[in-house]
Amino acid sequence: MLNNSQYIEKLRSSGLRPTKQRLKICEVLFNTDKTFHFTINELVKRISKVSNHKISLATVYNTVHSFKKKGYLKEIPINSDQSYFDTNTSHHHHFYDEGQKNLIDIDDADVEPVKINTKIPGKKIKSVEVLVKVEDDKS
Amino acid sequence: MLNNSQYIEKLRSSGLRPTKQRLKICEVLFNTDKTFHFTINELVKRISKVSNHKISLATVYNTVHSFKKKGYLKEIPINSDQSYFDTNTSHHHHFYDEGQKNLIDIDDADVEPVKINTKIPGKKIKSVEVLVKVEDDKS
DNA sequence: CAATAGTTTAGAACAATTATAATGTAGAAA
DNA sequence: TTTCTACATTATAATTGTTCTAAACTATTG
Repeated sequence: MLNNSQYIEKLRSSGLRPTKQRLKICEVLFNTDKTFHFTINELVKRISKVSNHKISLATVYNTVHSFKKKGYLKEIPINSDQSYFDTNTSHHHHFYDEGQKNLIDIDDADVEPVKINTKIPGKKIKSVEVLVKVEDDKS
Repeated sequence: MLNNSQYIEKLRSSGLRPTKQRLKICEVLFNTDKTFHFTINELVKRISKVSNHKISLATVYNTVHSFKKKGYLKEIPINSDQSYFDTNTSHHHHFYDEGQKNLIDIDDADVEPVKINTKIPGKKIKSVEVLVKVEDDKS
């Protein structure tokens, strides 16, 4: 929930020029109380809902990727045909309902820390992500 | 490690007609000591290495999907542009090296059971998958 | 300002996957 | 067996998500 000049500062401080397009995308992504998940397509729709000037699809892709690289977004690995992103960059996990293609946060406190008792020589762990697939409970 | 007539039986018993193509794919996927991971592209290459008759790409997709539906294969959710499949259908998790696009099994015994202390009303858990991303250890 | 390096853009290109519609085939019935 | 039919396979077209390209634009620096 920052204002425009704060986004300008945020972008500049991470080495990204604060362009109109990036600021608009910041607004759409971060000017809200709750974090949320989105696909590129959904983001494009949200943008066009808030603004008359449409942002080129390529720019949306570019921006999402640079925001991800800067750590403003996380990508969630879901077995699917499209990429899912999360504005919640804190450590947490997900439920995924394949039927409804619906993604829900699992508060980190609700998952016991995942302990991995093995390692790969020369590699270090970068992230541990738990995906809990759910389905209708017909019992 | 079954022989041809055992694959015929296996397919038939799950309601799939044992066609030449499906049997060839069974051979490539299951006639080995070790389980392994593959993409459709890699599977196509393996097939052409073992056989002169090439199987249409569409058939490979169809077959992999029906094998997955029957539980002979698992799909591994990796944030990527292509689908990864696993001939190891037992419960286990994965390391993924994004740099090398390399996928490695984590023996189930090497992961403490993941405990989820929350649930979604009306839904039940279908699977819990842990993806451990790794990177070069430059320390 | 002027220079320039980074950005945006429309559209082409691409890669993975799915759809289509014609042809082929396994299994059952006659 | 031969015939029938539903299921499978096939080549190819179509679709979808994403990346590339190269020209136009713009934020920043000097």
